Amino acid sequence: MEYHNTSVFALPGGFVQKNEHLNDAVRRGLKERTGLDNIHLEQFYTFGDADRNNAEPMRTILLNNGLAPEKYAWMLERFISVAYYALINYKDVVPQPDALSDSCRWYPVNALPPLMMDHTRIVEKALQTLRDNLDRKLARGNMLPPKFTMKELQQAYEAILDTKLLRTTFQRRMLSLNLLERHEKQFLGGAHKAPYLYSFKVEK
Amino acid sequence: MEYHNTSVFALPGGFVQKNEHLNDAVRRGLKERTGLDNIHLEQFYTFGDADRNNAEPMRTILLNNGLAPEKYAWMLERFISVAYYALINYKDVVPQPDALSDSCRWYPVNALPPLMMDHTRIVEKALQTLRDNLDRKLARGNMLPPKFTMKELQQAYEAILDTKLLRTTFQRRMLSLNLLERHEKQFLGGAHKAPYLYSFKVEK
DNA sequence: ATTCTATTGTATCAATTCGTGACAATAATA
DNA sequence: TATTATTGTCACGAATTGATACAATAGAAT
Repeated sequence: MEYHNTSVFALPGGFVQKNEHLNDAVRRGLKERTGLDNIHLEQFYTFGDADRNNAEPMRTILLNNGLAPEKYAWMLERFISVAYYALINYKDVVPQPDALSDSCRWYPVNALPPLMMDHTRIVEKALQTLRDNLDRKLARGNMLPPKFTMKELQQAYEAILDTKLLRTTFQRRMLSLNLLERHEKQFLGGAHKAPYLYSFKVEK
Repeated sequence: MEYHNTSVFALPGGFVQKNEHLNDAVRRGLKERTGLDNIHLEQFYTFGDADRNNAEPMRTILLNNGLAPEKYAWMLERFISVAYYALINYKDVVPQPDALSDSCRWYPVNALPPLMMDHTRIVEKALQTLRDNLDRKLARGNMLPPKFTMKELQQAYEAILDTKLLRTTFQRRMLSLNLLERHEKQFLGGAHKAPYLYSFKVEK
């Protein structure tokens, strides 16, 4: 997200209301920004350094939006951020900017603009968390369509882990994990054998 | 911890001051309760359901401590808990109760008293987190002395995972992980071959 | 000193898993 | 009908793991 009339970029976020479930607040934010509902959100870390909030950028943002910093003093105070990620297919979503921002859009994780505060560290921590024990996490994510081919699954792994994987070994491993259900074949490729479709089994 | 004149048990915790680093607040709490310093603390989850705070037990605690609930209204409000665990040897520590509590002591994890709020769930989540990728975590913990035998290491694993492990396989696996440094033998056992002492290599 | 006993460090071997290459079975196209 | 690219699976050696065996102790008991 880029704030109005600034070149300050930030991860989308929001505040938790006084009597709101933390998880509800996160779902609310996701819904407002993306329209998405019923997405598995994974909480990965809570960032609470006292000096991570710098009042200056926030004051600039308020001023550039015609808001008096005195009236919104609470926004300049120190706050703690509980961070979540979700796995979705970015092609399914056009994120919407909020009242304070010009744009809200997708960036490749290796080509992020400079982010305010400790938001770059937040992205790093998210990636690191995601890469541990990916097997179980992809199943809960919404990155793949309900039914997908083995190749699509492998590409998801490769994108997240940023490595190439061996086709046969990958296939064998995935099948042996016993997480996948095999369905009908998918006939819409090219001049070659049609792949099976798979889905994740429902959680036990 | 058991609060004065109640039979309300809780995990030890505290509040983060307005301009205090979150991690500092946790270290402060640990220090007050145990005297321990320089302990690796692992943040594992942030609990933020709006209904997890029940004002009643808190009011009772205040009343039984001769404190007027009106004066401490903020303690009755909803709050969010960022939870941490540490791996230490409980024999090294006699925990100290705070002003509000009668006792603060160790309980076997499978024989906990009934805990207030969602504290039982917090314990479960801590255990679950700890059990994932234990290898790297034990090295950062303070559960074992600086030098320990292979048997002690295995007992630590077995205690945490709550399973029996095969001695020879365990030893081979530990050595192949390349995390241990071998030192002199420990001569103070019984009528049998003396075991080597090991320590964790310093982090790369 | 000598024998005995329990524990420890390795070796061994089978069972299992993994990396790698090969190959037959397709779908669409030419 | 031949061609082409991709897919599912097999096959085989390499590496890892489970399980058993055994020699090397350190101290205690004779």
